[in-house]
Amino acid sequence: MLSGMMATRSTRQRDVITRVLHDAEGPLGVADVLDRARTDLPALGVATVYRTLKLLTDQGRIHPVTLDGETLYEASGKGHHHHFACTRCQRVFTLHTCPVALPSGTVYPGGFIVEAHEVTLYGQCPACAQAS
Amino acid sequence: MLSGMMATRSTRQRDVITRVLHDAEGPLGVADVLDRARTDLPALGVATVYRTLKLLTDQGRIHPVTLDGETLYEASGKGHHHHFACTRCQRVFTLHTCPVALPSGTVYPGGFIVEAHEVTLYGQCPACAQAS
DNA sequence: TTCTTTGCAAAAGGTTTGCAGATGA
DNA sequence: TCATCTGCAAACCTTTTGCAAAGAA
Repeated sequence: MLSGMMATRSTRQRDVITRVLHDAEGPLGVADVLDRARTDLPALGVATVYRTLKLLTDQGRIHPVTLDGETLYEASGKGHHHHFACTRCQRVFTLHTCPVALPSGTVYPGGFIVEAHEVTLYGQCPACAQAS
Repeated sequence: MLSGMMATRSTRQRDVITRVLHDAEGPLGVADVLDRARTDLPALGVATVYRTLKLLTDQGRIHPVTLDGETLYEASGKGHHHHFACTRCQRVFTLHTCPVALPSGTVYPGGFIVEAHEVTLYGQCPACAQAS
């Protein structure tokens, strides 16, 4: 056998991890994924979480988001969006409107050719704003 | 002696590291800082770089920027700005124009009160664009 | 059955800490 | 002088990898 082709099997671990990310209200870190997935799979190992996160990322089904130095993962296919990090409760929310108009190909001052952009807003989420 | 007060000395290591960050064209990672500083201080140790970076951060003289999962540091006091990460050469540049109009206090759709924002653009830097 | 995936434990990679000697004030 | 700072090495923590057993097809 010469080919590098290999099958990708469906397993309980992968299904659970995928569901955990889809059900999340925002991006999750490795520890969050592990905790939530262990509700269904108590024996789940960290290595499997890392391997699955990498697999799903390579397949484009999820993607990493770096926030405050931590790498979080969220399900893909939710369209173009950004994040709002609450400075009070620390939760991360998904925003569905975009505050910048920078289509791919835009030439930014200085001669930088923009292919993509990321925006993160910081402040008080609705709940914290009301509580204060 | 009861107080937690303690002196902070000026040392060659701190001076060099501070200068390296001020002279940089954009935020630098720990390895970058170490490499550049070793031009002047060949025996500089990693631990000193980490300790100094932490010290300068606590003093507000520099601040961390997280980009693609890596923590970079840049001198403070350069005013409001954002970053451009080149997808070809991986270098990070500082942008002096801001693509969003979100003054502190702005209420974003959904009821989010914006206090600050971060924008990172990805694409080809001038040098890489010309080379391609 | 056969080849992939998992869990465990060891290995790696990066950051922090303890300590004795060097150094700034 | 003497408390702070530095370099080294050990300790830590997080992520990756090797391997034998478990599991999907």
